[in-house]
Parts: sequence; C-alpha cells; structure tokens
Amino acid sequence: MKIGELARRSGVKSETIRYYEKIGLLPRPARTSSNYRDYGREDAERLAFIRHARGLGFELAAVRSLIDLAERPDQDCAAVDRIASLHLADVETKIASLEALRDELRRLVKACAGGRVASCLIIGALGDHRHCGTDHRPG
Amino acid sequence: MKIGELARRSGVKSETIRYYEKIGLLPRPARTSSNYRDYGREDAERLAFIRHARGLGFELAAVRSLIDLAERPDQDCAAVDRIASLHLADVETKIASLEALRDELRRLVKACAGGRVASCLIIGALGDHRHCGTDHRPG
DNA sequence: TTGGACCTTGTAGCAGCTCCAGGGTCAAGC
DNA sequence: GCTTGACCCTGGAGCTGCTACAAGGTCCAA
Repeated sequence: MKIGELARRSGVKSETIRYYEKIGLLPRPARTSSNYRDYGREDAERLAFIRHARGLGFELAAVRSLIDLAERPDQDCAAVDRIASLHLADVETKIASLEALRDELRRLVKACAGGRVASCLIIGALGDHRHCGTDHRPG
Repeated sequence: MKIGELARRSGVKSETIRYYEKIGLLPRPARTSSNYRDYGREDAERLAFIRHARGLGFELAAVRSLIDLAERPDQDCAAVDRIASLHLADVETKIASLEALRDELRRLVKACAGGRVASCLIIGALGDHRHCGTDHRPG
C-alpha cells in the first residue's frame, strides 16, 4: 500500500505520515523499486493507534510512551494509567480556564450596547488598569 | 523608562515587548543616547491594552484589529463586538470539544482496573478500530 | 578597575503539523 | 511514441506566540 492509500484509509494526511516517520513515531517502511513507501497491515495499525491517541489530545511524547508500553504487554499498566490520568487532569485544567475566559467574554459582549467605539465597554475594559492583576492565560 | 522597568510594570517580559515591536504591534520607541529603548506613558498604556486582550485569549491578529479600532473612537463599535463575539464562540467550541475529550478520558481511566498492559483497556481502546470514525480534535 | 545588572542585536528553538518547489514514476488515452 | 494527470520523492520554509540563547555594549557602585 502506498502512502496515499494509507492516508485515505487512516484519515491521516500523507505529509503527516511522513512527518511521523521523520520524528521516529512510525518506523521506516519498505520501499518499492521506484522508491515509493510501501506499507503493510502493521504500519496501518500503528498509525491508527497514533491517530486515536492524538484524537484524545495526547501529545506526541505521550503517544510515544503509550506505543512503547503497548509493545511490552507483560508490564504493569500503571504507567499507562498515569499518562492518561495526567492528561485528563491537564484537560480539566484547560476547561476550567477556558470557562473563566468564557464568562468574562460573555460579560463584555453582553455589556456592549452598540454606539461609538469611544464609549465601547469592550474597548474600555481592555484599556482599564483595574484588570492588570488578573491573568487568564491557561497553562 | 527602559524596557526592564516597562516589563516589571506591565507584567510582560522584555523579550516579549521586543517581539511585539518586531511584529509591529508596538511602535518603535524613542532611544536614549546609548541606544536603549525609552518608553513613555502611551507605550505603557498600549502594552497594558495588549496584555489585557491577550489575557482574554484574543489572538495577536485580533489584538491588532482591536487596537486599530480603539484608535478610531468615532466609528461604530459593531466591529469590536464582532471580534469579541467570534472569539467567544471560538472559546465555547473549544470548551465543548475539551469536555467531550474529558468524558472519554474519564471513561478510559475509570475502566482501567490495573493488571498487565496486555489486558489494559486504555491501550485496547487506542488500538480499537471502532474509534476510527470519531475525531475529537478541536478546531 | 572590576563586577554585576542591565541593555543591544540576531538567530534558533518549541509543537505539530502544513505547504511548497523541483523533480521522478506510472498508467491511460490519442 | 507522446502527452496528460495523478501520484510519489526530498528538503526546506512557514504557521503561532513567544522563549532562550550568544556575543557584545553600557552603566553604576564598591
């Protein structure tokens, strides 16, 4: 199977597949006589695994660890659980800060009653020094 | 005021301030005889505006637009409202997909009852082809 | 005069792709 | 046999929003 077909089957773009290979997330596949990448079932499965993990928001480093773990079936799966739990906590943190952001944006948008920019409450809030202490940035 | 003091006052790092200048978000400030950047009150206010907007999660392009608008006080503030509303919608979308992610991660983590990797439900789910259709990626 | 804190510039790095240029390969149709 | 178009190859640049160097200049105090 050439890269295009693998891309169609997996839902991962050819460029991304090549990128995964470059960073060592996918092994270098066999090559045809004309130097085209030639993938098999195992490659497709590994790529599917990566796609699922990425779909769940795991970073590439975490995906790498998960693959390593999946290849050592005898080990205790506590390490897997740890990676997933850390990621879950991370997602929960992100949600919380985005919710705080959302609430503040809602207040601002609601307060805007139209009119000139000069009296715009959104612009006013952005220039307002009373906001200096607060920092909503996630992470 | 030199860049270090502006950084301390604004809570924005010197490197970031220089970066904002480089991309044209801050104007090039006056210089002292020894070529140090020399900032005034207006610069500090503009930087505070940027920091507030960034704190609310606006992208730099949006911040640029907001600054442009803030400098035309006679205009209708509908454009401001539009930028903020779009951003709010964006944040809400992100929250929704993160919540879906969180729910799925919670299910997985909960399902993991310990034991060997071979029987780990998390690893199992990642390799499972039934997940192929779903894509949780935000954006 | 020496040290340390500050400033200057330019460049490279992070994540995770995405896209492009400039070329090679291959099958179908005329 | 030749062209067309779809596909493949490599290497490198670009995206966001900083952050972190390196290598040097400036200034003030002990």
